[in-house]
Amino acid sequence: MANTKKMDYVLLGLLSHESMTGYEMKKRLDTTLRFFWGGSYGSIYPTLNQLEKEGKVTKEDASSNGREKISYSITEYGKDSLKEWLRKPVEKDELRYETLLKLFFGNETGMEGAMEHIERFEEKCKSELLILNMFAENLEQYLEDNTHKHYYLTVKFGIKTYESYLEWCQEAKEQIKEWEKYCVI
Amino acid sequence: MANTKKMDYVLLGLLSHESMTGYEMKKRLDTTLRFFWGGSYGSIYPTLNQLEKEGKVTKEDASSNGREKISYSITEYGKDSLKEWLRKPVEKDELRYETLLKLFFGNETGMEGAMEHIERFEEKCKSELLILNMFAENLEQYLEDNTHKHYYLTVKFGIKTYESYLEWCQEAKEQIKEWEKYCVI
DNA sequence: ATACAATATATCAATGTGATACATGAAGAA
DNA sequence: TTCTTCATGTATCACATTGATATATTGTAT
Repeated sequence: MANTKKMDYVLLGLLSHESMTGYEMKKRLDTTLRFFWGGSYGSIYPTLNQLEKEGKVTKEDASSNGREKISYSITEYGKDSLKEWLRKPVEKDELRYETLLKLFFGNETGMEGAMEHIERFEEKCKSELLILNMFAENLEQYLEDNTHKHYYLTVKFGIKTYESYLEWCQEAKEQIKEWEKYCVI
Repeated sequence: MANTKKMDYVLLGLLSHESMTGYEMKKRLDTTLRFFWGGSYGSIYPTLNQLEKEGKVTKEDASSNGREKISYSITEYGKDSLKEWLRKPVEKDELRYETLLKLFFGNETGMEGAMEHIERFEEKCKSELLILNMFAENLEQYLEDNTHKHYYLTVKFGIKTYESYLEWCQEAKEQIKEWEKYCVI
């Protein structure tokens, strides 16, 4: 497959909303997008340089005082490239949950180990859900803006899934207690 | 962080259930584990060689006729290493959904684009759910086996989440229709 | 004053992916 | 019989990405 590199489109997507620095892009990935996508400096900065060479973004020196700062903007060609990708069908949706991996192999450490992992997972879900609900409430005030509509739909996705994770945690914990009643190891 | 390499433990985990070839491990990743973890030949074979050097697995030539075949088994040291990892808290649970990425940046292609991606996602979820429900039904017959209990919990996780994805698809589609009623672009 | 956090760019080893190459056996079709 | 196709099986490589780290300046709180 030609050009399966996703970071290109992540950065072009961010720049299609507004011009910003690499550092700001990283922050977006760590806050707004973090529920469904990640990214590290090690791929952001090299990708930005490559996108500039390809003419998809332009650099502008935005240093103030002594602080080095490069503001990136998307070009028309960059927008075309982004739109082309957006219209293509999704190649891969991937879940990588170490919690489930440890649960699956947990036979080695018994059900108490499984229980601990589920409980830690539960706590994490609760705190993520709090954040997502705040995001949703906030966004509901600005839904006239089309960008916010798309954002809102992804936040709703996050809320739905974290709620179902919590349900699963309850059921899994009950199931384990049930098993332990009848089978003392 | 020392040794954050996950593939080590994935392979040790598989071998803790039973001895098998690298090819079979890949199949497990593509069937049983595929809802929450992946892996490619490019990391399986080199990792197996490394694990052998470390004394965590042993190779055994299992060629039949002219067919080359290497059967791997876990050693006691390998089991200890696996158990140690299993007891450690989870480092990262990660979702990487291209669908949500395209939805988030979908402002560039309008709501019809978003709608298409959601519908494709919906179809995929339905077919995954069918498979998972079959897995669950099958597993319910063998729940006395402890390994199957752990497997069952992960399948239940998959069912819960895919069901919630389908609910979200419905709600998102309705939301988009609602928006389109009042705002003709 | 001084420490600490935030802003900002950049690189690198290690890890993992996706594609591909290669070879054999088994099953079925022509 | 021969041919094709599929499943089994091992292995490697270019490329994408992560996580850690280096470097330097500004802003904030003690």
